[in-house]
Amino acid sequence: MSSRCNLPRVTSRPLVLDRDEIVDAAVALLRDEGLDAVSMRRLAARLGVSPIPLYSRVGNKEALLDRITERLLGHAAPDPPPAVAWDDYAATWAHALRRQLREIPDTRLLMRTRRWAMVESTRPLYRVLRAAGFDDGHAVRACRLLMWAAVGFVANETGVAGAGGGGGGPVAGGDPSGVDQTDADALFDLQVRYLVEGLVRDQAGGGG
Amino acid sequence: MSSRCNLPRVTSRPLVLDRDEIVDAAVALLRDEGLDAVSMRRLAARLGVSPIPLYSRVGNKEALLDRITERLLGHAAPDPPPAVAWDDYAATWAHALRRQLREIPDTRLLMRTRRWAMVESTRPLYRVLRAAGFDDGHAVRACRLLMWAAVGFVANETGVAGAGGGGGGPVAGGDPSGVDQTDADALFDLQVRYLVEGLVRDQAGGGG
DNA sequence: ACCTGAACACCGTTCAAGT
DNA sequence: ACCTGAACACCGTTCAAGT
Repeated sequence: MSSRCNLPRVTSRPLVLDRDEIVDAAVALLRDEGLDAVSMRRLAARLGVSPIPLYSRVGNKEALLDRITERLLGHAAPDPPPAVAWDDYAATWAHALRRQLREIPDTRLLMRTRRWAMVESTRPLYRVLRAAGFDDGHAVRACRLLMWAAVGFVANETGVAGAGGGGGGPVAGGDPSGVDQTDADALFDLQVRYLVEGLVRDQAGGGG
Repeated sequence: MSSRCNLPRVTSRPLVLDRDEIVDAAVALLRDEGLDAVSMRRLAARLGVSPIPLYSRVGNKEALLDRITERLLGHAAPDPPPAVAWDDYAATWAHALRRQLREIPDTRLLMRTRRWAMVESTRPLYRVLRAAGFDDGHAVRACRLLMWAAVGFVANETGVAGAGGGGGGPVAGGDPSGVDQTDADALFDLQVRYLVEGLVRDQAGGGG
């Protein structure tokens, strides 16, 4: 900005490693070898450095996992449409959110999705609802309802990534009718429809 | 069973430590010091033994966590009522499930709740629905809907147990309206009502 | 048979150096 | 300033002993 020199500076930065590259590598490691393989040491080795730079760039393993989740969710909010019925858009938004959440390769990462992801990806829905006449409180409520439903649904439909087995003793029961892809899709669609229909009725009934 | 000797056997068992006691101690450790403190070594130390007996009794850390979750959920299915309207019972059941899930001290444990917890605690609801005229498919669907909604909701309303901080960089946003207890209760109630109302309408509309 | 000490192969994190 | 080797205090898990 304030530099007037346009000659290429030969800064010889000590490392060609900024935070985004670290998170990139972490996501790659996650995809390649699973969440349990994502350790500070392994990530450092993969980047050809000691663990120290990771700590100075991202702070912490906890922070690293937050950045990974952030990256996987993407800032890509579903999409701001020109003029749709709010209830149609609500359903579309919920399905888009589910699609996005399913990209996360390990359910455990979903658990660090709550607050800030809410704020970020909820915005277009919030705006549509406000434009449709919802007051702030009801719009926030509707966003939470749909957001939490999607997170809960994905958390439950996705298999546990951690190795598996379960070991120990007899696990009882047997849930013979496994939920396949089609079942899950239909069930999510049903859930969203129920919620949106409820919102429609409440809005018609007075609140809004 | 087949032994005819009723004299007290002086078996001198090598250890007074069965699997339930181990899980008891693990739950206590979890409550006292949090999930991150639940390690095989620490648990063994707390029990005054080497880690080996834990491995022979519960098999694995993964298995230990499953047993802990199992214990915390309890087999206590909400309650089988004499004669209620199925929709009232469905709401009651969902609230009871939420109450039970909230007892789990760490959200991460919720993620190992899915399949078998489903089978176990869903049964009374399933029976009531069948008695009310739902066929198997619709009853299972309704159970899943409410179960998943509850899990998702609790996963989101409960704070992350892991230390916190989040470290790293600026986390953007700010979600000014924090969800307090009353908000969460009202929101869950709303969600359950929407879902149950949806089920009611679908049943009336033909399916059942 | 069932326990223990000791070990293996890892962790997250931080130190005193090095350049 | 920013990196590294080395260390600290842990892990999960399993081994060859012990009784």
